[in-house]
Amino acid sequence: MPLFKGGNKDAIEKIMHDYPSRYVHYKKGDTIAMQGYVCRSLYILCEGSVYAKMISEEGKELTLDTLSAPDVLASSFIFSSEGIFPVTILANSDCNLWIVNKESILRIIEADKLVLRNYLTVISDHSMFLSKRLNEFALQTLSSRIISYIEQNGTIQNLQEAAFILGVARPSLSRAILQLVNQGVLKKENKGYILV
Amino acid sequence: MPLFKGGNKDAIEKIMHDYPSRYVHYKKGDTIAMQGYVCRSLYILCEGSVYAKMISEEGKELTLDTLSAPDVLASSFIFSSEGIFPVTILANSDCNLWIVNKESILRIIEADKLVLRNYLTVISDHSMFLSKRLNEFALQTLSSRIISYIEQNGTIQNLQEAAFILGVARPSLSRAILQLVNQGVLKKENKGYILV
DNA sequence: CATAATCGGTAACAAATGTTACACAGGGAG
DNA sequence: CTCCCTGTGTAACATTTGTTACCGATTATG
Repeated sequence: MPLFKGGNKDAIEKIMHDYPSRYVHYKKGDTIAMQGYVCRSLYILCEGSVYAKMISEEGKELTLDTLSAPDVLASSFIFSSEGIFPVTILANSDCNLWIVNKESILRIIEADKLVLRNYLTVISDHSMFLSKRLNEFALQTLSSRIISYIEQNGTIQNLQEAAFILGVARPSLSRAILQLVNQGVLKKENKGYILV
Repeated sequence: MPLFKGGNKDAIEKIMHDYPSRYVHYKKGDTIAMQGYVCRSLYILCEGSVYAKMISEEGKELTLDTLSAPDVLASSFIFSSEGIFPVTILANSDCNLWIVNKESILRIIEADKLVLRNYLTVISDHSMFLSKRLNEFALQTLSSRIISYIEQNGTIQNLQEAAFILGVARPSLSRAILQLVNQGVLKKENKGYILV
């Protein structure tokens, strides 16, 4: 678990025992947290993978991110002034989460300087991730976003899923990919597309 | 200064004296930090106001945010794994900044639990801000974004500036505003537009 | 094997936004 | 006052993306 890397194991376990926390199992497709609801705990993903989805008032939706164990969810939601989930978190597979009260996390990072540094890195990387996504959506063309996507994932295998992540309609994505193939930027390989 | 609110003044001042930091003046229009460059320090805005601008590879740009003293800049950039400015920061007016080394900030938040909590709130609120902006760009129509803008600022006075913040071309903004006025959602008042 | 379900390709059209260009109004500087 | 600068309104057209619909391929399922 990167968050606790280098931390004092005994001290962390003691705090975990002294303060409320729970270990929860979710089945594939379950809703782990709902956009708009209060966030009081840190969600430590121990097994499985989840994805975060954002929905607008008009009902349009976007898959923000997919996270796999070991990772930490809601690190920046619990300490924000509002304390509200800006996304809905869904189980991508069966998974196990350790749900830890905000106060417990505070005790741990107050007590352990290494965990504090790790936590600051986790929360800051989350900000940087959002900055990059914002850059993509606000400033880049669909073609650029497709290329970024493939650079990150190596390939586009599932067009529908990618369309959700890229925030466009599937036929629009299909059309844009066709153009990139014609331009010689992408090529088809097996069931997916890769950079030439 | 919200960051140090409730903190132990003497302890903070001692650390500030013991560790490197500098107090810098910038003139209106000066570049305070450049997108893509390494970020090693926290920028505490003591006087004046600044704005953060994001530029894509194609040269398209977007004004992300305007911040006024007292506030903190780059709170989440210094602790990220990359440690790179995702935006360019420019002086919106003459301003004074206190530039504090990353290590100094770490000492302070390690030493003072209240400042630690404040810092977590600052950094988390920045994440939430980015989430909202992302929601706007990825999911909302221009009309919705215009209304959000007016709800936040009370009015649109400067169409050019607003076009940069909303990430659209000025004539597009002008046209969209005209439609909202015709729909009875907005009305002209003095030099600007407000919600009806 | 037959069938249904899912996914991808594509076409036609609609809607939104960008681009370019030009005219006009107001304010400041000479 | 006149000139220049900045910001605005707006029109015409180009480009991008959304929407809807239909077809074909593959795969799971009985």
